[in-house]
Amino acid sequence: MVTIYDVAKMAGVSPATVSRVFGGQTPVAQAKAQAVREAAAKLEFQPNGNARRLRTSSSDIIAMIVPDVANPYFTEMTRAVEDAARAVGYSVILCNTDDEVDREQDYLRMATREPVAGIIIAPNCQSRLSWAIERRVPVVCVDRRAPHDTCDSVVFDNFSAALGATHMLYDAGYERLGAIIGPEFVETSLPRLQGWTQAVLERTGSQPDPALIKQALQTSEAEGERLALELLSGTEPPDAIFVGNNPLATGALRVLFRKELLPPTIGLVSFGGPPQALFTYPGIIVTHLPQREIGTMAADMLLERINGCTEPARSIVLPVSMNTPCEALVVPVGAQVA
Amino acid sequence: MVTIYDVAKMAGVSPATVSRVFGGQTPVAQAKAQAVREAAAKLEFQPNGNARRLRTSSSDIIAMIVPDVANPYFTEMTRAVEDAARAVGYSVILCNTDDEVDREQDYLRMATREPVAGIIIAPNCQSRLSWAIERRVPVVCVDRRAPHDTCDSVVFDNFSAALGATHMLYDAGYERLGAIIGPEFVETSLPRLQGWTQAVLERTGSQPDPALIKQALQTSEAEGERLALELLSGTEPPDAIFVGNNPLATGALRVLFRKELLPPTIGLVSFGGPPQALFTYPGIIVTHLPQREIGTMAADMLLERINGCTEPARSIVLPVSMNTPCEALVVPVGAQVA
DNA sequence: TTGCGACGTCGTAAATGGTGACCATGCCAA
DNA sequence: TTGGCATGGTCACCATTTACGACGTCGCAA
Repeated sequence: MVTIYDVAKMAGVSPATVSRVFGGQTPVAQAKAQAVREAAAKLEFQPNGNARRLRTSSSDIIAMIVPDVANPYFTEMTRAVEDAARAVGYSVILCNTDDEVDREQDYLRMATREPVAGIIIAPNCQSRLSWAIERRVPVVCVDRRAPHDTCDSVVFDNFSAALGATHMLYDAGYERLGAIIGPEFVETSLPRLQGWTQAVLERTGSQPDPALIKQALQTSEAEGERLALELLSGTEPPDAIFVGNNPLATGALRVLFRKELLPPTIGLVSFGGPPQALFTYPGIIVTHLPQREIGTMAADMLLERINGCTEPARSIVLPVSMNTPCEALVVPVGAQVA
Repeated sequence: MVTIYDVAKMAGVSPATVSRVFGGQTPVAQAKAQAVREAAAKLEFQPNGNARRLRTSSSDIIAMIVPDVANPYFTEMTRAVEDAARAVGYSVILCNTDDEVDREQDYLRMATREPVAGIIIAPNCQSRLSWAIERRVPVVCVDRRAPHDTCDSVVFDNFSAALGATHMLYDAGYERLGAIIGPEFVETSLPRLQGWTQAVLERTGSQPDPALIKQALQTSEAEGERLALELLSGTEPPDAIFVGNNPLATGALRVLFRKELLPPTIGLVSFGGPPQALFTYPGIIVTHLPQREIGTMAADMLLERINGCTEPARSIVLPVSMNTPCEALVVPVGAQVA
């Protein structure tokens, strides 16, 4: 391994000068700086990140803690964070929790041990972010707010988005709407349910039938299947379903498919959708959520904190654009199940 | 920051003993170990990763360098790598290159500077992996082989998969097949074209019309649109198109959509597909590629290298399962464009 | 001309937190 | 007594940053 000592020797200066040339704080005479740079280039010197970080007790790594990168919603957000981080020389460590609190805790511990410069996390309601916060590691929450608003967060207006999407189902002609919503421990589940409820209220004039509301115990395709089956096997099944997130919607679609009840036979809202969705259609409504914007904004806010911003916790609520609110995968009745 | 010295003082032992309790190599007497653990717990001590890594010049970070995590093919692969890494206490740094060699070089430099324990990379043909290899950082290539087979790689059989998928288009009744293939600098483009060519040869008895083959200059949806337009505006346009990768296929679909030539009017193979694809249908064929398996296997191989394996470079070619070779998004003609 | 302070530059050495080779101690069995 | 082993302390080391001080030069005033 080639160190600053090797470079210093070749350039005929002290190691401190080499450090100064690369650190760039204190001034170095032109000639010496040039000699150092030439020597470094010749030796293909790369400063050792561990030594540098140990000495300065700083870091240029951001931990991105999400339930699952394979969920396109979080994939895009992660990509946006990485773009913003790279632009200022930071790297991103990827952490998948599957919404398990223990995994999340492990990652938070890792983040302080590593240590990282900051954390972007989609927490759930049982998260204990205090571990990181007490250790003065900046934290920004995305998609969901921090349990007690103890740190910055970037979310969008779930209530309004759910309200709007549900109205679209009514606009498409459906009348008896069911809802499959995310688990209790995910903060966004409630406002989405409330948005749906409000729309039902506005359109039917009465409270929704409780039999038409199913809350998931976890976020998975299997759970989506289970709840869709429950909904459809009721005595008065719905003619359209609002599904509170991506994986649940995929599971629900699978059930509709098997039962040959595909949209537009039964309407479906998938709240948050894969970027591969290309087409509008009244049958499946895939809402367009501001994942990228959340990621970019969260990264910017985190970098501000890393650079010493000490404002009290900020909470950003992004609007959901309703002019292109939906895109849809369109599936004809009767196609074969894979 | 609480250090081993603090713990040592509280536990009444030397710092070395604290280190040993956590390192776990040399034995420590029960009583002392207990005291150390209690002190550490009370102080909420976390060993400083930078100091540890500096001293041992080891690392527990893997760099995952892919063109774009937002491409579902690489998303799933990345998730698989993270799962395998986490299982043995490693973390994954995420790097998106957009297939730009400069970005890739930056990341490779970062990987040696950081330094990371190993690299998993989807290289392109201009990649200079030697930078890492010369510095003895283990590298495993995924999806594509290393330019000169200088390191381990995990790929799948692109020729056979393309051959099989193309046959499926003929089986579905299409007769004049076009091809949109990935850029020259991506190693998989050629075997996929060859598989397609071979299938055309087998089914028509003659070489394909060169006018029906379009090679992309980059991997993007816009490029897919451009080439699909070119193909369809020829004098004898194809009645089905084989598209060599995900983003190109999405672009091509968009064009078919605008022209109201959606499958099954015109057939389409999307080579590698979003996991959200649920349904089979002869119109759009989305091949099922072993992304997860590639990720898992690459992580395992990399960990072997990190643990000192010195076998010559190995190249794994995974089979593509042809019993469930295809899944499809199904899109009826005439739906609205988003 | 000389003296002196300011300034720009650069080297020395002391951290930074943890590891591990080496060594000292004490105990037990041969 | 001696040899071996389990245990645990000391200290050098990892690569870098940075406080501190030294050195040379220059300008300005005495």
